[in-house]
Amino acid sequence: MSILSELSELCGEAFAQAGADSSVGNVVYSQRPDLCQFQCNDAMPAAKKAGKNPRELADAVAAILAQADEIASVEVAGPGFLNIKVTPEYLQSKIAEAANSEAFGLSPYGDKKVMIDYGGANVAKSLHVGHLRTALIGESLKRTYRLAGFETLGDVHLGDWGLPMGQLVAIMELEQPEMVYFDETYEGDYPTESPVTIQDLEILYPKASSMCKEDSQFAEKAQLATVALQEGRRGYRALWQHFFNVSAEALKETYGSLGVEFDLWLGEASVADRVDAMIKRISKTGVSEESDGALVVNVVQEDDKEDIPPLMLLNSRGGLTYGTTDVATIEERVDDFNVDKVVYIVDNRQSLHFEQVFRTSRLSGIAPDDVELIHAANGTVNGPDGSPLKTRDGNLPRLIDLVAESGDLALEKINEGNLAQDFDVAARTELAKKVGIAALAYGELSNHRLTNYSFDLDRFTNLKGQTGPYLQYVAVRAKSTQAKANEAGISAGNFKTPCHEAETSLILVVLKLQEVVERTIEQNAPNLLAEYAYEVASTFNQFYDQCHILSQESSETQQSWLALVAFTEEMLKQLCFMLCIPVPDRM
RNA sequence: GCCCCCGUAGCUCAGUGGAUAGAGCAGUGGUUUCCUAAACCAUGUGCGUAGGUUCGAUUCCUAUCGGGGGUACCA
Repeated sequence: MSILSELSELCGEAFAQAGADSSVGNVVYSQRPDLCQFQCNDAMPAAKKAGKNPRELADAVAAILAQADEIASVEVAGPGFLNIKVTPEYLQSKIAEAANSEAFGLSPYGDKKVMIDYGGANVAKSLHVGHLRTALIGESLKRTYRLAGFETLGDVHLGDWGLPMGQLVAIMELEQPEMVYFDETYEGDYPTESPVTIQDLEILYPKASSMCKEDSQFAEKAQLATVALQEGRRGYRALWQHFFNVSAEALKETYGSLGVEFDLWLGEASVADRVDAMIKRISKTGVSEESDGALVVNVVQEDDKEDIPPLMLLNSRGGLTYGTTDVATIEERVDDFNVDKVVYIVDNRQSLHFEQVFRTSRLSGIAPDDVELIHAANGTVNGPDGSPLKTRDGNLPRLIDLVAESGDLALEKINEGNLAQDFDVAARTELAKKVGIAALAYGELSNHRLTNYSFDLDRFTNLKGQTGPYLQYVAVRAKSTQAKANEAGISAGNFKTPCHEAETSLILVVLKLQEVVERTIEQNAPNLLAEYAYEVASTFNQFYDQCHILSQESSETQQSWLALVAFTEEMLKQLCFMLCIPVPDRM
């Protein structure tokens, strides 16, 4: 059990004995480390409720609590704050317990299954800076849920259906009408070789898209091609499959450069075959209706402040909208994947869309009440001037270029600082790549996901301060500390009672993991994890600075400290992993 | 018009209804016979504004100002 749970239990009993409600007594980490290690603020509200004097109640609780073996001291301060310090022996037992257990002593969440939808990538388009956010936040959350004991599934959920696909088909038909894919009388197999490369698609897509805006006749063709594709015209489907394959290959490479891997490469098209049945299912429940030639679901609720528009299942041409496929995807996730929770890592601008989709899923019974649907919205990535980040030519920077740029900049700074001098050129370049990824990952994940943060590679690649490279440095330092000690014939042993202030601080910090992971999951906010990783790293550095192992006289203390170093290193590596930061062997 | 998100130190950002609101950067000063100085230590007139709820509000509610976004046949 986590230290806070144990202390809260003790404190709750003390409140009960003092005649208050036993439901109070919640103990939290101290906000005043100068005064205490833990605090309980419940005396004030409990006294209010019971009509007692808060200080008197706090005094009574303190007197009882002080009897417990775990507690070193309890002081009452201010209007009734309970300031608690625990005994070194208790800390010793808790750190030993955590070190000897699986997953740092975390209590698992049971057998819940969560799906993280964090791709947002589209067929025929390369990833840009905005995808950096969803990729890193999603990957980070997936890894965190996994550590906490959830069964996790990460789905890239490609934008591979709908009008853009029709536009691509239409432009190819316009430019190369002789292709076999456009011959409606053709009944044989289609070529296995793709007629287009990803480079072709990246040129064709914007071309088709702008043609639709300028040429209404072509736009009409694209609409019709979209419907034909969705209705299953063979040649179109075969062509589409090539679009999908070449795109997925390119996307895997880019995501891979960040260490991001998906369990599922599904997309909007994956549910195409179940949409008809789903629409019938919704119609049967009576929540859908016809409106202006379209089939819609009215999702307005009584307590709405705004006029929320209905979700459109079918547009007036009989085409699907992305609302339809998103509802069908929920049906698939609930019925086929049996998920308990779906977390969407998608831009905040989609929040109305998800409100419509979630409401439709609830109204139609597609998503039962016990399945959680969460839109973990994220803000935009801005440039240094505060407006959305753009390249000089006005486009969004490509993700693959940013990764390369970050590595180059890291290399530059490593060279400037005369660091890693014993590395040969190739090894230093390899190191710089990892430093560059760490810089990007921490630069992204240290912001709250809703923040419209300012993207500044120069700041992210800073080798000093609260950055990804700092975390790598500390993890590597913890590792080499053990190696040096081992060389000197000292190895990790049993934890003894902490004897140094910096040691006590480090133990207190590493024991926070449970609460941090819980809060990260509750809020789907990896920045909490990022902040904690820095706290662990900087507290370790203070310990490293003040508790010199090799020159320590007591060999028991040496062994205990080394055990703490080993535990901290493991945790730092895990935290880095959850923050998508690769840890080099040395640096 | 209506709805959503954001306003915190010179800059970039954290912050769980609690005490004296924190980090990093930038600036200044200090620390190395010692496990990686990519480190450590010291150094601060700041919660957009006005009300309300509360024993207690940066946090919750209302209004208002400023910035961003959304508002059925794109995704």
